[in-house]
Parts: sequence; C-alpha cells; structure tokens
Amino acid sequence: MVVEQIETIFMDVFAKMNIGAESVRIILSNRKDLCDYQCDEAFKLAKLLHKSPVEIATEICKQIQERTDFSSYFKKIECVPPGFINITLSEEFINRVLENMSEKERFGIPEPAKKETIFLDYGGPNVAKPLHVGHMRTAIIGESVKRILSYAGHKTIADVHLGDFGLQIGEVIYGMKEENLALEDVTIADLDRIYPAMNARCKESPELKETCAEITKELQDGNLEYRKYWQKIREVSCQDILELYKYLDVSFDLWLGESDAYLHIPKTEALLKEKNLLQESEGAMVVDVSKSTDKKEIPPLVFQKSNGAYLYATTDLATIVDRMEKYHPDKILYVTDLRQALHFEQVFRTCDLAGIAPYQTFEHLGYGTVNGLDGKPFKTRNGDSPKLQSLLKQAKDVLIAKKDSNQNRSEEDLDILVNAILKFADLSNNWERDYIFDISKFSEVVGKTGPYILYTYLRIDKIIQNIDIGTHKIGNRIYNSYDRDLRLKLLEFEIVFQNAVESRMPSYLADYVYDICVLANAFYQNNHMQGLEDVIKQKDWAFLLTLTNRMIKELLSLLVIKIPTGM
RNA sequence: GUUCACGUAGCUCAGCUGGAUAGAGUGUUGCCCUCCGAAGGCAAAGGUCGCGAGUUCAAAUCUCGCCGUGAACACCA
Repeated sequence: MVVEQIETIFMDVFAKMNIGAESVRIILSNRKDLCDYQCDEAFKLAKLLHKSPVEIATEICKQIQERTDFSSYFKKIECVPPGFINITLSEEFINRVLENMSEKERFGIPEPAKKETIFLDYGGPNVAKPLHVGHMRTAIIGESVKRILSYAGHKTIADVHLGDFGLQIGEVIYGMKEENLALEDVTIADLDRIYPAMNARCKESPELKETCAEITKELQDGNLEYRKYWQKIREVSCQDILELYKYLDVSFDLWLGESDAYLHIPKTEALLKEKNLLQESEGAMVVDVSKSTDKKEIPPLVFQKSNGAYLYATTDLATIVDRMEKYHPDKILYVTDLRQALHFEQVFRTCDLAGIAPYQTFEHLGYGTVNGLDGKPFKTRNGDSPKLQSLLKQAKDVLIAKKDSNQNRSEEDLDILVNAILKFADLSNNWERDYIFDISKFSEVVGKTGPYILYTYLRIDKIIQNIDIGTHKIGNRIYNSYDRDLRLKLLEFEIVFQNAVESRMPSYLADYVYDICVLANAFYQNNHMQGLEDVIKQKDWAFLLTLTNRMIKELLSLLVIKIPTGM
C-alpha cells in the first residue's frame, strides 16, 4: 500500500525525466535513523543514463519535492551520497494509510490476481501408531501455511492423508487375534500396548514380520475379516488422533488415506500405460523419470514392487489422480520432512510425464529434521521417540510449576499457553532448517516467545478497555518517536504478509508480530494514557492500540495461536 | 563417491531477488515496580559473517575453489 503509492510517484517522475525504466523498487530503510523507506534505483540508472548516481538521485528528489502533493506523502526526501534516496513519510500519509487499513478486512490487502485452489498435505499420521514430535511439526507448519494462503484469498483444501494401510496394521491385527480381543471392546489403550510390543517382536523375528506382512497384503486385497479389524483399528485410532489435532487447533477438510488411494491405483496404472511409461526393471514396474539435464542421476520411480505389492509412490500418485479429478487444484503442497525430497521429485516428474498434472502444480515444503540434543534424528520406527501426548503433558506441568498464579489458571488457558509456546518456537524458525528438539524449549516463556506476544496483547487490551473511543479514528497527529515507530511498523503488514505467502514461510509473520510487540511495549511503557488531560491524544492512542491489537490477534491466528483470558 | 543443504555474538537463530554503521533472543554485568500486570522496560559488554579468490561503484548476500557438518542416492515411508 505505502510502497505502491510511492512507486507510482517515482514512476511518474521518471516519465517526466524521460528515464526509460520499467519499474522502480522502494524498500524499507535499513537505516531507520535516517529515513523510513529508501530507493537505490539511481545506482542502476547510472549506467543507462551515463550520469553519476548522485546526479540522478538529486534530480529525482528535486522533481518530487516540486510536486504539489509532496507534503501529503512526504516529510522529507533527500539524496545522500553516493546516491541513496532517503524517504521520510509525512504524518498525514502515515495516518491516511493506517486509517484505510483499520477500515478494511484483512487490513486491506488486495485479492490475489488469480484465486487458486490449493491442496495441502500435512498430516500423515499412522493409524495405530502414536503421534510424535515430527507429526506436530508437520501439523503446525501445514496448518499455518493453510491459514496464510486462505487469508491471502485462495481456496484451500487440507487432507490428513492417513497412513492406514501399512505393515503396522497387519502387526496389530495379529496381536489382537493372538489376544482374542473382542472387537467391540478395543480401546486406544489396547492399540498403545499391542503395537509397540508387536513392532519389537517383528524386529526380532523375520518370520513373524513376514506373517504380518501377509496379513497386510490380504487386507489390501479385500479379506473381509481383516477388513473388520482394520475398520475398528482405524476408528479407535482416529478418535485419538483427532483429539490431539484438536488440542493443537489443527483441522483437515478431508480424512482420506492410503486405503482410499488404493481404489485409484488401477486408473493410475492405466494412465501410465497409456503413455507407455511403465517398464519392467529387475522384476519391478518402474517409471524412468531421469532427464538429460540432470546433474545427478535420478533413480526411477518404483510403481510396483517385484513381489506385486504397491508402495508409497504408488499411493501418492493415485491420490494425485483422484485429487486432480475431483478438485482440479492449481497447486498441491506437501509438508513433510526434507529427506523425502527425492521421492517427491520422482512423483512430481511422473505426474508431469503422464499428463496427470504439470510439474509446476507441486511444491514440496521440506522442513528440517527434528533432531535430539545429540543432533541425531529422532527415531520413528522403534517407538523410541517420545509420544507427543506425553510431551504436551510434560510441557503443561512445567508451565504450572513456573509461576504460582498458573495453578489457578483454567485448563483451557494453560493449554492455550502451551500451544503458544511450542508453536511460536517452531514457526519463528525457518522451516528449512533442522530443528533441535529440547524439552526446555517447550517451557520457555521469556524473551522472543509466544507468551511474550500474548502478554503484550493482554496488557494492551487492559489499557484500552477503560477508554471509550466511540467513532474516533486515527486522528491527524503523531506525538513522539515511540508513537511514530509503532505506526510505521503497522504499515509494513502488507509487505510482510506477501513475503510470507510467496515463500510459504510463517516465520516472517512470527518475526513481524514480535517486532510489533516490542514497539508496542515501548510505546505504552513511555506513553501513559491513564488520566491524560489531552482527550484527543488519549483517543488517538487508544485507536492506535486497538488497531495494533487487532493486528496482533490476526497474526497470531495465522500462527495457529489463540489468546487466553489471562496470564 | 555423486548431488543437495547448511557454516553469522559463548549458545539458539534473523538478515541472503547485492546497498549506508551486520540484528534479535538467551547468557553475562548494571539499573527500573506509590503510576495501565516485572512472563515487562532501559543500558553495557560480546563479531576475521568457516577460509581463499573472483564479479561489482558496492558482497554476510552472487560465482568458483577449499575446509567442516548434515541429508539423500529404486523395490521403507
């Protein structure tokens, strides 16, 4: 909003000066002590115009200063050697834009040029297996990205993509039958007991594992008895999974899984055959996805194993076929561990080759591995990695112990705080990086943390509660530097949000909301509003803080963080 | 081995579509609760941006080489 308006003025001036530039870039100042925004275009124009950057910048500044509308935008605009153009906004401009933002939904960010339907895949929990930290990371990042895209004006569809047809099911069925469990009485406690035990036994005994694999295969082929077991396991497990997601405030539009994908395998196979893509290699059916331009050899995608079984790539392909057919998405985003990058590369290329969907449809948001304190990844296979549920419980206990007053807090508020701590910690990091999981991270409440943001929000809320602003707007003044800094920060919303959308990076929003809070803290610490004689000033400030809090709240919501009643 | 990612303050990390004096948090050392909540504020100290070249008026940012760490490399997901 701010940037576009300034850019328009610059382009206007460029036209007058006969500068043949097609665009101009105004960026946030990196010297806030000198100006609010800056333009470094003079350096680029120097070659084109065969003049020195200072000359060009000086002329641009002069042209802008001579405009009749100068003061409605700028307080000061000046050229600083060797050719920077430093821009300081006028109070009028700042307040005009803020008022406009305050009147609009979503602070007036424009609708996307093209409204896209975007599919997101960020669940991947396995039925009958407990969720662990990795699942939480996927869920939090995915949910946040979904909310961001949706806020930007796109249509989003989230699919949990359940792992409900794998070997673990065979193992659990075997264990249930062995114990002679009555199907209708099976609870999550039974699954929590049977799965780890069976998993351990299968590791010891390859024969037992083979038997379980056989059960799994028969289930996939339609064995009715096993199917009943499977349904029950799925039902019980999903209840549990749903509860955890609910705790995390993560939701999905679709609860499909691998078992649903199996229905679409024949269709998928036909599509591949039609394009003559399937070929036999070492007994397996594969798709050659290599390209001559590859720097590194990309192995073929294995569609069907030599023993006739299907695997991960198969169900992923089949799932895509189904999604394209039913929903015609413009984009499909996968939020998974970075280590799966090659797998997705193969799948995406296959889709492109088979005409299922163009390569550009897909994006793999590969987040860094969740590592332990030793820097090694948490193991997901042998049940060694701690259960998510117990970690959340642990975090809550630590929180209660941290502050006396927390003992009187409602369960709901405590849960919100736990969520805020771990989500802010996760989302304020760039998701591409590895993530060292440290239980102390789950209880960090000071500094750049979720609780700090919530604390600021609640304090502001308390301050403005007692001031009736009625229909009062932003006003036309700015009273001091704390005031000005906060207003300027709020103006950045659109820039920051667009960055977050384009990069699918919630961390930009986390950093931004933190910056807002720091400035808001400084503001109310230094500008006491209680008993202020200047009523206009008091209302101006109350309006500003109201807008600030609205923004904090919406940003938090995009980070999947709620606001407690107190803390 | 090949490919990719990463290396910034004691620690955890921002910054990377090139711009001016490289920023936060934490930890360390001080100060600030008769004022709207101290889960807060203010200040100080802390840096060869892994190393070396190159491109450029300008490099933490782009290119190349080296060193270090990690990941992936067809019938697991």
